[in-house]
Amino acid sequence: MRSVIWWIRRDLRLSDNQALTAALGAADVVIPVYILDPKLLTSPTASQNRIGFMFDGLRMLDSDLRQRGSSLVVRKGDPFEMLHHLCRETEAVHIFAEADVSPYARQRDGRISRELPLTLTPGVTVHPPETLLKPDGTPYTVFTPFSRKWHSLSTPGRPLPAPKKFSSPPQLASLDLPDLPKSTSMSFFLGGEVEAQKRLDAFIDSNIYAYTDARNRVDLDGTSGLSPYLRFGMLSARQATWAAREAGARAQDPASRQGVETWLNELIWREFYATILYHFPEVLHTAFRPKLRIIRWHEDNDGFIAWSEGRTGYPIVDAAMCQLNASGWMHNRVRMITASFLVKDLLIDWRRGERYFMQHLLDGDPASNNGGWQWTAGMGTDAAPYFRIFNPVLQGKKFDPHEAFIRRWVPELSSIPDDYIHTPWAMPDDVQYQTGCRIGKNYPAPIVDHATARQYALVEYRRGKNEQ
DNA sequence: TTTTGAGTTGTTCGA
DNA sequence: GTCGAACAACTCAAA
Repeated sequence: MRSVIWWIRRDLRLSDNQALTAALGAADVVIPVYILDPKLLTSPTASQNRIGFMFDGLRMLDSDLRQRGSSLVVRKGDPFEMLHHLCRETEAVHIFAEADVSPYARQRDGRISRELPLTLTPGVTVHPPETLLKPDGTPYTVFTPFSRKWHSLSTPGRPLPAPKKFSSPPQLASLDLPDLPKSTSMSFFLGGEVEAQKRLDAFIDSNIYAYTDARNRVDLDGTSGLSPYLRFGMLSARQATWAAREAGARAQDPASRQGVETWLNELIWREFYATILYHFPEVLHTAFRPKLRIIRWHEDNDGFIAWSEGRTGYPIVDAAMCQLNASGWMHNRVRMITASFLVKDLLIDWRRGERYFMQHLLDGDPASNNGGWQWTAGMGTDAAPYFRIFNPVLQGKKFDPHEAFIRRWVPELSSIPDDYIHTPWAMPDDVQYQTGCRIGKNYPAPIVDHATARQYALVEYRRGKNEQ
């Protein structure tokens, strides 16, 4: 009996899995393998939350496999050594895996494919990064032309169904995944492909049609909430794209169609940043735009800690950081607001914020996270102009109009009057006493004055721009 | 090769 | 209260 290995990395699903399909086409017996890589588990950007979410996904995958006569083999160690060993143990003749874009993954896979028969298939993105090039063969660095090209490429094939049955694999030792203690008091995200599909179906049934405006409201569940699932491939990019196409076909009016388009665009942004990371791996440690590499960032550890713990004195920033710390997820609008605050108001190096997000986000993806931070810092491809500085008070009023988001995540502010919720420092003393929310005691005074900080950032960015 | 048009997400100021 | 301009030129993509 010929057997091959299906090496699972960030494709924790049976449906629409091109690596799995290739493996099934190549042999009678497919051995599903996940390798816990100590380098990734202990990296400075690792997150216990995210690993816990992934373990949930692996357990679900194992149970899906068991229903089909197979099971997941989990090993821990250096991927090359583990695969080498497994190939001998099982006499597997080939390894199939889904190609990834991060420098670490590409280096690892490059090394392995020189020694072992490894085939990589597409799947992390709908269109593989090496196919999304300008006519002259170089990569796009501006989103809009990139998205035009993305649309012009032939429609991706229909998502593949999950295989019904596997030939039973040999009995192999497998590690039990530890049940990681979840630091999150509220678990919003259950791992696994079934949950991902459920959420996708629900989103496509209703919220997608109002997405254009609702996605910006931090107090509503207007987003798809699919990012953690896309991160680990519990849902494939192609499945998401096809679902959007189907929703587009059902849309009744221009506004609904716009909602679908806007969401599809977000998927294309994900592909854009994956493609950028593939072609420009250096973005993980330095600004994409060399000109702005000379900003003099502030050390300001106190400021950084206040930001990370949600104690800046700006309610929308603090609520967002509390949401991240408690749930492992943050609404996209407040990702921008908190990032802008760290980079422009505190003038703290964007890479510290990038790392903090990676350490907490369930959906923490090196490419998307890096792209977002570089954009906010004005350092990236297609970057925000340096003078675009979010005003945390205006943003709060605009995108949390009923203050529900702030009241939910910053309980200290839950009882103060509407008029002061976005600017609690403006509360008169008697109101502070009446509501039991005394500024500087129960809730921090602002750690910086936004107007002053803004002027300061403008001066520094202008200097950075002009000095070369 | 040169030219031209365009570029995610904002804020402030002054009329 | 509303609206347009300024913020700053610069780089990229494509004709």
